[in-house]
Amino acid sequence: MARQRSTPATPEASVDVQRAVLDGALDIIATEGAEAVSMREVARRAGVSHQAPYHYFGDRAGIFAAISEEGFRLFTEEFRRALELPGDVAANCLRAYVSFAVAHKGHYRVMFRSDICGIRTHEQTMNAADEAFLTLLDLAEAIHPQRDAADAMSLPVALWAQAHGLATLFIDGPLLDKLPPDTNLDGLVNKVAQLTEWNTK
Amino acid sequence: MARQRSTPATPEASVDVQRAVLDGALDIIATEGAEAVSMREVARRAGVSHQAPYHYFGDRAGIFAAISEEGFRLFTEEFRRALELPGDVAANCLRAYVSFAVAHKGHYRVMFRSDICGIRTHEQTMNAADEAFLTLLDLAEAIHPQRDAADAMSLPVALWAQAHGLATLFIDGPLLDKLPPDTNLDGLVNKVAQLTEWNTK
DNA sequence: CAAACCCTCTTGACACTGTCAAGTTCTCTT
DNA sequence: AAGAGAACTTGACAGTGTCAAGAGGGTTTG
Repeated sequence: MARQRSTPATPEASVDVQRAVLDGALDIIATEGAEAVSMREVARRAGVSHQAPYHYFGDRAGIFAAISEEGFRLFTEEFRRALELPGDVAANCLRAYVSFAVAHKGHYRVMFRSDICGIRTHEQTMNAADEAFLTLLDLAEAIHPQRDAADAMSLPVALWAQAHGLATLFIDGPLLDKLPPDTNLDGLVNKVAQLTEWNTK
Repeated sequence: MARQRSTPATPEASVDVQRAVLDGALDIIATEGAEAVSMREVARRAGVSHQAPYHYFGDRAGIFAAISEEGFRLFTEEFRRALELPGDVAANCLRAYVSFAVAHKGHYRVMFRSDICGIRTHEQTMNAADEAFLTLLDLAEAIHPQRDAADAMSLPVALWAQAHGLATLFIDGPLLDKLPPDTNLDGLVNKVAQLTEWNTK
């Protein structure tokens, strides 16, 4: 009962293995952290030999790069949707950003770990990250069009910092231990959005 | 010339080893990331056997816990100083926060990695983190005294998110690749501070 | 003053890890 | 029918974290 599929080599099966490796890694990252990911453990979970993942991802870094690429693509999609929503666009996007991080903890944790995300080493990951960054510039443009070109980055950076800070504090930081256990996180995000005013005078 | 100190066992020497292990680990974390820290490599750098670090820190997690404890203590010190400074207290503290992260990259990276920081497993680390958190509440109080008790956490969380987001984007995020290479980071922090207004109506 | 004890290490061993090298088995093309 | 290539496998190696069992000095105790 070890492994029925003793004759794979079909395209469908190969996608299965690839997906299974990523899902196994994502599960480990979300529950135990990226450090706990081992090639042999994800292979074991996918029901393949310890070398099978190398065929698709090259090495351990390749798995993380694939995960963060996928993460940036998912992020771009969800963030673009929030940009189109009616109402306060800054608050909508803040909510979307934090929701993404919480819902895709495994992806998010890799995307913003410069030592493993692969942005500098894997071109496709870099491209996906670049596209995600563009959505942020779109948000800044929506909040305050036609800003000073010499100071074009301040607002995007400020927006990004707030969202990223909130997201990482929620999923990785010691913040949750500080809040009353019955805290409504969505409500807290809304309050933070309400509390913030961007000085666009 | 391998190791002169063939007869240590003096208190001073033991402090040396302990310090050397931490410094070696901090150096690796700041340059290559926490994942690259290995017990044997820090032992090698400290010029001791591969088991010596175990004597002081128990295991690998113990090293990280000691680092984040030290980090939280250093942070509390520097942040308290910023709180006393004349001028815009919010801007001063934002600057101090980001400066700390940049200057103590190794510490900061461990302090906010929930999987390795040791806050939940090492009591002394938790205590140091708690004390650091109190300084944040003091900042919120300084900006907007006597807030609504039911909503006491919104402002601290908003402040923390902004500072933490900015700091992590600077030291770990893909932000630096997005900015023009001649960007003045201090100036950017100041602009972000200027851009932000906390709605304390 | 010697015995006991502890502090600061060391050497040795184990299972486990990432990764290189070299097959093996199937499918698809020519 | 033959060859190529994709999708794996088994095997080996150095490096890793950590347990176990010391060794040698300093200090305390009988």
